[in-house]
Amino acid sequence: MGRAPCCEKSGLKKGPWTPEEDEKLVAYIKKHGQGNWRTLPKNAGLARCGKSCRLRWTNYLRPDIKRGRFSFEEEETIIQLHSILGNKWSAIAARLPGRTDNEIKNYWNTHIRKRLLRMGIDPVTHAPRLDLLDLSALLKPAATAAAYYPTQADLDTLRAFEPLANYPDLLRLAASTLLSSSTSPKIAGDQQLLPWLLQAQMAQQAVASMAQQAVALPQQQAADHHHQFVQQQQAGAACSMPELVHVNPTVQQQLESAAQQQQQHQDMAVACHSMQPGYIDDGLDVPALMQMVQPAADASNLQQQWSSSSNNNNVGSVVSTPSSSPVAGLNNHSTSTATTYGGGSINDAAALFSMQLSELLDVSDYM
DNA sequence: AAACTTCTCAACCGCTTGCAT
DNA sequence: TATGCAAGCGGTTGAGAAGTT
Repeated sequence: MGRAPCCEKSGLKKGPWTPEEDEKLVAYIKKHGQGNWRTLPKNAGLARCGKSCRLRWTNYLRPDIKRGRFSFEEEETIIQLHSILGNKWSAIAARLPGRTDNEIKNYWNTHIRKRLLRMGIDPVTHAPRLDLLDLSALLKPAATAAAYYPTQADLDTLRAFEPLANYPDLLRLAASTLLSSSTSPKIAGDQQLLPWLLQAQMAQQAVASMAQQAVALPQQQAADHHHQFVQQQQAGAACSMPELVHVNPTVQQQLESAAQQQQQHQDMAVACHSMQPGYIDDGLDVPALMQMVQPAADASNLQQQWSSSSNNNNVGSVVSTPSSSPVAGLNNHSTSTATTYGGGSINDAAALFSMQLSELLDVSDYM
């Protein structure tokens, strides 16, 4: 495979294109078509390499290019397609008429990627960041002023969430159910708690990693694994916060509330654990699930809030799949995580929650 | 108003792919 | 099968714009 020599000849111009050059290129292609890019610049009277001409044409001068800001729908489509295709910008661009791969790539890197990070979502995997997910599992034992060691039950709980890995929207919903409560912002906003919060995040990752390994182990080995972990924790890595609870009495209440939510969280885990792949696509009882994870919220109200926030603020959702979306048809052919829920209400709610998640627990600003 | 920082995006670089010979 | 070339792709760069101090 030889490599295309490009712009190696001296005398070929590089850098920004002038209006005159643009004019020459457009005029030539209008008259003769694209033809061979290697010979085009010479024939068109341009001191550019063919590659530079092709790029200028495909990314800027092509008549069917749509200019201006990306619409809300386009943004949603990009996020969904990226969750399926990854950094295949040309493949994404093929499903967004008038947009170039370069433009989409730039927009992703400068806008969407940053926003997903702020929302606590990994822009590569499109899943919630583990370190922000199951905070209540740590808050619960902390509320009893005891050091936290993961028990077999904790690992079982984490195991129960394993199937959710296939359904990132549900994961987001689970995470944000915890964090959308009125307790979390106060906890996160309390500067005194930040060191503990960071410790908790590290412990959380350790537990998650532990659980991941345990899932793959036979029962007895998993028990040994857990025992080993407890020993490590006892050796000095334990995470507790009894003093901080005393410092701020309101936190005690918040922690108790979080512990209650942990129960709801587990209930949902049990429900989701029993789901078989395809179940969701075949007709998940969304209202029932919504009620289970967020009893205080009614789904229609959430949807209304979401519609209103997306219209007024143009904040993007994480996912939402209208049946007419350009991604329709892709889901069945990939191992990806994009999931269609028919009406889309659960997606909307997840997006709403996800926005709250970022506001509630973005500790990166303090690091 | 000036200096500095951050953001945006057009363009480039270098690699891979696909095709012809 | 090996080689050369053109086209395409994704990552990166850097100049200019916008924002901040």
